[in-house]
Amino acid sequence: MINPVPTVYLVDDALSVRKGLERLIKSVGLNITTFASGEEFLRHKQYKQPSCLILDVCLPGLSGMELHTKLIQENICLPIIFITGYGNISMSVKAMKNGAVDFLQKPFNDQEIISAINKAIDKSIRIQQEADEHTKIQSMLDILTPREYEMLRWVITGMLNKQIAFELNITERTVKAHRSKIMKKMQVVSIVELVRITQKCGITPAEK
Amino acid sequence: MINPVPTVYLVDDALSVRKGLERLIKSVGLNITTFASGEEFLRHKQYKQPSCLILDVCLPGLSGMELHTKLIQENICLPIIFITGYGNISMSVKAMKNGAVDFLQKPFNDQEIISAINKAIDKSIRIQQEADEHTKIQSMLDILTPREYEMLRWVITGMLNKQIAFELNITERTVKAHRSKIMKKMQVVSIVELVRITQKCGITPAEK
DNA sequence: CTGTTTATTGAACTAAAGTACAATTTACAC
DNA sequence: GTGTAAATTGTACTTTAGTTCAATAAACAG
Repeated sequence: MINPVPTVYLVDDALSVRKGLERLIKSVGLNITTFASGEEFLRHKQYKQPSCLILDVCLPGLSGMELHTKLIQENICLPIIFITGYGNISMSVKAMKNGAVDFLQKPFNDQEIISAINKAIDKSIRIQQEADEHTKIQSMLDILTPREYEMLRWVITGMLNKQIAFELNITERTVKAHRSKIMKKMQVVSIVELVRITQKCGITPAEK
Repeated sequence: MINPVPTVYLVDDALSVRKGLERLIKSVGLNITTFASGEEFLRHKQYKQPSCLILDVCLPGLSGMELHTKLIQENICLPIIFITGYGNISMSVKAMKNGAVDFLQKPFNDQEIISAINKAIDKSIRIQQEADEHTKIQSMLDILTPREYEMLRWVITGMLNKQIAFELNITERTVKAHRSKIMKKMQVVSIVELVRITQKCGITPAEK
């Protein structure tokens, strides 16, 4: 599907908050799924994209902050907006340090939360695009043999084939053979493209 | 000088705070320069590197937040730690969104502020290193003629010389001539290095 | 007007990269 | 053992990049 409608996940134990935000968020044309606890949200497991999470700090059981930490540990990149009735500064600072998009105190006005949601959704889209690209590159890297991967790291040093051959004590012909396979497997036609995609995946050039 | 002692700048209108932090910061071997107001700090103008700024939110005249905004506008990248006696959540969130390293409430213990300072100084060092590199690359870019700069953007597309020549309706020979000058002026010997340094300065490949 | 810089191009050349035929050896799975 | 994948190498070739001699034309400064 092209440009799916963004989804807002909301975790808050107060029914009134869930109902109020549900109405507001639907009114601006977004999907919303609500949960009464962190545990309930974690059971859900299916996160649509793009999406974001509005999270009450004070929850019975798993707290909002704990849930945030858990999502970070499990590498689930879901932009988070905290909302709270009884928050304090150190809590908000901690949340922001952990990468929260915003931290709002109840009661907040519609403008504030909508603005935060838009920012969070934008972030979600960017993260997703980057993840997609990363996945695509990784799938090509995965079909490289260990030797080819090593050779890739030599190729992106910018050294001449003969220099690489000397470093590895093999012939220039062999370097060329590997290089050719690497270019095919990585689906690029120029060394420039190869450098670009390796940069994106944090592949470092080999060192003597 | 190699590895100069980091400097902590402190802006707080309370003499007791200035004295207390001065003693603490000196005790861990760092330099400290104190100011009683934002205006006084701005008059100083000479920021040593690496350094960071501890800033009281509530100041007579220019507030801490306003000073932060001013520094951002003037592109002065000084990692900031806010301290405050009477802060609120929205203030702390705003500060963190603006890139503050930390936001501490008085009274804070020595451990907290020292930890924040260390983080800020680390950030300062990283920023400085990146800025140095950026400056060095920029000085080489500056000696490129407009045409050479344009040609550079074509070269880093990864296209063949003949293709670039066709795009610009010039001969392959001319592309080679420019390319050669570009490599000399940019002080690189391989296209790989050229791609790397242009990436660092956000130079985008040309488009048809 | 004159000198300089810049952009352009040419011819001939060297060097490097890449390709199209291969073959050999090793390791490993079934 | 046999087949397969991987790593290595060879020869000969084409293509591309880069260099070394240039020269020409336009723009611009003093």
